[in-house]
Amino acid sequence: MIQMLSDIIHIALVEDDNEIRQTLHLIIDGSAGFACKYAFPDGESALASIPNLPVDVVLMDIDLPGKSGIEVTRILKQQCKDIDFIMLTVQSDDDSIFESLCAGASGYLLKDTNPADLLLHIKEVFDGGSPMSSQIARRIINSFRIIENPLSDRETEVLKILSKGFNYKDVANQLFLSPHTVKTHIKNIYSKLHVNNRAEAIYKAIKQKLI
Amino acid sequence: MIQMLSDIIHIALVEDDNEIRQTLHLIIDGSAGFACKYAFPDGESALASIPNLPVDVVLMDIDLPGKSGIEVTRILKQQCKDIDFIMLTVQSDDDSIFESLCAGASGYLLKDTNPADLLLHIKEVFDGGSPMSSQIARRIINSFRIIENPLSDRETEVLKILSKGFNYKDVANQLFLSPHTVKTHIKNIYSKLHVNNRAEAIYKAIKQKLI
DNA sequence: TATGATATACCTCAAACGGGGTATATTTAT
DNA sequence: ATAAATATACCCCGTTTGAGGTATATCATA
Repeated sequence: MIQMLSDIIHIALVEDDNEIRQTLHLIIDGSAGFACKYAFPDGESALASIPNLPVDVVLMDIDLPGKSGIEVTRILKQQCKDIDFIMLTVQSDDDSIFESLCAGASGYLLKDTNPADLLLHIKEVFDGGSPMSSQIARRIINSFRIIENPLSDRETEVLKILSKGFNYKDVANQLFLSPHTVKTHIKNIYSKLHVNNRAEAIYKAIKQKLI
Repeated sequence: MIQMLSDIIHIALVEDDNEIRQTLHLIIDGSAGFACKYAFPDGESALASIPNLPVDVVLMDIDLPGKSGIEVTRILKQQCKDIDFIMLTVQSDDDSIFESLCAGASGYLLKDTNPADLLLHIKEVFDGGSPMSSQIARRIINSFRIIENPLSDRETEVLKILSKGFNYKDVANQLFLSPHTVKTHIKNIYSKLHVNNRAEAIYKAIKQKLI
């Protein structure tokens, strides 16, 4: 026996800009097949409420006061695996995109998306798709293409030594390099792994069996 | 065809104190069954020479000028897997012992060990044993006994968050703690894992499946 | 009822780190 | 042959970290 699914998609908004939030609220809730009964101006209130709400899709701004939309998405997605998240933002830098997807976002749209397309994209996500503008898609492909070890041999070598607790200078001594060179390698490692510190780099590298 | 093994144990010393070094040198080299032809006052000279010498056992002081005896042992052991290392020191703190063993030492003796016993212990190491005074042995047992997770729940929680790349303040915010408290937890984590930085803590914790 | 482990919180200070650059030579690939 | 990736090296600067302390409250357990 298959459970009857509602033909209305229930949406929640998380957006700190009052005007944008209210506009989206009205547009979505006024459209046939869509219901938008919940809108939050910040991550904290969203975190407190959304787990208890009958919501299918969340539109999440990244630039929120307090916790970022990415963080909020990460936390909510852990609790609410059935909710789909669409990031709705002006930022389109690689790291924001990558982090959003890692946090559990299913779609990533720029705020200049027009309302008709936005509704279309919400439907796409609800149906299991992952809508994103073409320039975003391109960046994502570029990010994910490198699922294999993106690190060069030298970088891998450096990271292995770092993971044993050695610092810049130790690595430089062990590899007979200038500390400056080691620093450059480390910066490149962080960039390639989409992290910005040693702890996360090592964590990711081990999890992905790079070291 | 089994190769004939020399019945003389070849020993090298690394010890910065001239008196102790010369005394040991004479005692060991003057004993039947033992040859001590090499003695180094510092780690650097030992590192340069020992890999090219026919040595069975190295007696290593921990308190050396420049590289510590532990460091020297770590480097040498990587190159010379067949050489046995005995740490000979006045230090008997947990960390020195633990680190020495991790670095590849096979024995750990206090400097007040009398010459006859010392020779006995060298023979023990050569025969595959691991000599150490009883108080040292006790500490080692205490160190190794805790192969299970030595971290408290709270500490594990902190370390998990750290491994995701968050810093003190982030952890404090996520756990609703003071940053000072988080710092204390981190210091305790390092102490328990016998490391002194985040990178190695995360590496060890993952390898030991603590996080 | 102590004693140890845990969790909490604060202080200082030097060393290490991360991000922002620039630059050149070499190797790889197209 | 020329563009891209890699490896090397240097600069500045603000933030974070690690190490050294001290201190209190709680909880378990011996």
